[in-house]
This record gives sequence, structure tokens and C-alpha cells, in this order.
Amino acid sequence: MTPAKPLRADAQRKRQALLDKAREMFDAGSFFDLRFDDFACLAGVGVGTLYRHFPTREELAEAVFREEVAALCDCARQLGSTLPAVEALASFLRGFVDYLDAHRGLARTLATLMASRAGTLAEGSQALERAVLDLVDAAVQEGALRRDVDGGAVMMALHGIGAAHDRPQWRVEADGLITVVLDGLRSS
Amino acid sequence: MTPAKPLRADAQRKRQALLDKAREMFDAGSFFDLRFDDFACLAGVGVGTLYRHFPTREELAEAVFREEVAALCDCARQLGSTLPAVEALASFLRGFVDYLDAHRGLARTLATLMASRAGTLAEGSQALERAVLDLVDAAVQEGALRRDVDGGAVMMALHGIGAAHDRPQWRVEADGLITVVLDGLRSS
DNA sequence: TTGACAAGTGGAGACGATCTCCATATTTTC
DNA sequence: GAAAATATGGAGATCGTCTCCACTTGTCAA
Repeated sequence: MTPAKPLRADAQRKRQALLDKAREMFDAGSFFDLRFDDFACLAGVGVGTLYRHFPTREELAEAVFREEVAALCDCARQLGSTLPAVEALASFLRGFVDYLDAHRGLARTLATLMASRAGTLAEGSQALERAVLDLVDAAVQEGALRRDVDGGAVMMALHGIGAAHDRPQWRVEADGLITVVLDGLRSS
Repeated sequence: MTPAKPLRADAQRKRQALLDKAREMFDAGSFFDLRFDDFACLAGVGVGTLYRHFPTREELAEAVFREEVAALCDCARQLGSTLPAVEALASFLRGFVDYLDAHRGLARTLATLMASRAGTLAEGSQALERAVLDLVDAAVQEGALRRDVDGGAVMMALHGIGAAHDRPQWRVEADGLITVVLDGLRSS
């Protein structure tokens, strides 16, 4: 994965500047609205440099996306090793909603990203997927959840919550969906 | 809404040609991959004509989208007046999955459309939303479903099913989510 | 230090898609 | 059937994306 490519000192810095600015736009939800050239300028970098580090907008997006996902995964693992399985799952799902609620722009960006490049993102999001699946599986093992439905359904619900980010009643409906899904998973 | 604008006879025809070709691309899932100029050509129309009828790609998309939605609404109403409320809801949701499954390209197009122009589509999708909400409300009135969660949560689940269109296990997971949501709605 | 080579930079301009504009063609009206 | 109103199409302006390379900066051996 990282065979042997010691990046030169200044290159390292530019790359980070790009990444930082990208994350900023990500959170602001303006990532896809910005001209790519302007973006380079904003990060204090020439267009050429931008394109060398990140050949496409999607590649840049994915780099940021990975970091975002890593944080969520840590959270999931932490919960998994602290609470009983069902509670861990519930906490994680509630936390996910809280997180998106506190970062509306990010929700918007993610929705766009998913729609246009769902395939490309598969690798990056696999870690998150595994974390969620593990939580669900653990709860199933404990006998607390039905066996006939797997974590994929939960992933889909999360997709929906992200995708529907601009519904007026988003928060209420998202909470409702989580409640319904959790109860649905518990029913025989 | 339609104050007074009797379109000239030939204009009517061109407009329809555009709409027909657009629907074709919609179903094929290539709507957003096609150059807009080429699209005009494909429909046997000049670029200028295309732009006069539909100033933006999104406006054209919405016109097609409306038709698509109308069909789904009819289906929902029909079920609502034929079956007991809960069964009507279940049938509709299952039917929705069947429909997307049979029109994968359309699912892809819709997901893209929703992500980029969710706001713009609100008006067009309101009819569908009302239909779903009516089904849910009717079931709640009958006392068959819990009162503390409204149809918005169901809409979100549908969003998720559409948005996650390219998951390998899509069909299974979508069915699972519907099952979970229905059971969750039934639990006290 | 310093010279020489590798690694990285930035932005001018090529490219390609979107969209405008208007001379021309078609329909409608009287 | 001719004048007025309406619609057409496509050449070319516009604007964002991306490439290319003359130049700058960092690295390292002597």
C-alpha cells in the first residue's frame, strides 16, 4: 500500500495544506460548489500541484472521507468494548445522528459523494461498514436481535439518513427511523 | 401555474421528443453521463431548442421525475382503497423495492438527482410523500401502528434504499430494511 | 560551503462541455 | 397570401478542467 515513497519535506506541507482546506470545505458543505482551480488558490497552492497530489476531485474527497470514517470507527469500537451489545449499537446509531446534526454541511457533502462515486468510496467506507456489522453481529450473538436480518439493512437506513439531509424535519425523522429500526430488529 | 401559454403546435412536438428521449436515458441510468449537446442531437433537436424548453439539466430531469412519481402515487392510492391499511402500506413498500429492482438505472438516476438537487425536487416529490404519509396515517388511525413515529421515518428508509442502489446485496438488504421498519412500526 | 541532480512547483494555455444569440424557418392570424 | 408572432438550430462565446514544462526548491555527496 505504501511501498516506498518518502515525500519531500515541502511537498508534505503542501499536501497537508490541501487536505486541511479540503476538510474545511467538506464541513462547510461547499466542497462540490467550488471551482477546483479556486480551491488550489485558496489552499495557497498552484493548480498543477493540486492536480499532482490529487488527480481528481473525488480522490481528494476520498482522502478526507477516510479521516472522517476513521473517527467514527474508533467510536464504534470504543462503544463495542464498553457497553452490552444492543446498547452499544443503539448508542452508536444515536451518536451518528448527533454527529450529522452537528455537521450539516458534512452530511450534504457525503450525500453528493455517495451518489456520484459510491463505487469509488467502497474501499474507504468498508471500515465503517465492518464496524457497524460487528456491532450488529455481536448483538445477534447475544440473542438480543433477530437472526433473519443482517447489518446491511442498518447500513441502508444510515444511507437514508444521510441522503435525506435536507428534509425540514430531518432530526425528528432520523430519530424516528433509528427507533423503528432498533425496535424492528428486536422483534422476533 | 399554467396561466396562459398555448404552445405552438410544432413546439409541442419538439418538447415531447425531448421528454421522451430524456425518459429513455433516465431509465437507462445514463441521464447524467451524457453530454447535454449530444442529448439534444439524439432527440433530433437543436441545442438552442433544448435550452429554451429546459434551461437546465435539472429542469428536464424534474419534468421526467414528475411523471415517474405520478405512477407511484396512483399505485399507492389504489392499494389504499383496496386493502386494510397496514397491508396496503406493506404492499406499497414491497412494490417500491420491486420497482427499483426492475429499473436499476432509474434508481441510479434518482439517487444522483436527489443528492444534487434535493431542494429543487421537493415540489415534485411532495405528491409521493403525501401518498406515503396517507398510507401510514391510515394505519395509525386503525390502531395498527405506533403513534410516536410518523411517516417521515418511512420516507427516510425509502431514501436509503434508493441511495444505496449499488450495494452488492441490495435486494436482500432492501427487503430486510422494509421488514425491520414494518415490524418496528408495529411494536408498541 | 557548494555544486549538481532530483523532486516539486505554478500558471499559461489547450481542451471540452455548456450555454447564448440571432439569421432563418415555420406557424398563426387577419 | 402576406404580415406578425413564434420557434428553430448551430456557430461561436464562455468558463471550468486539466496538461505541460520552464523554473524553483530541497537533498546529498564531496
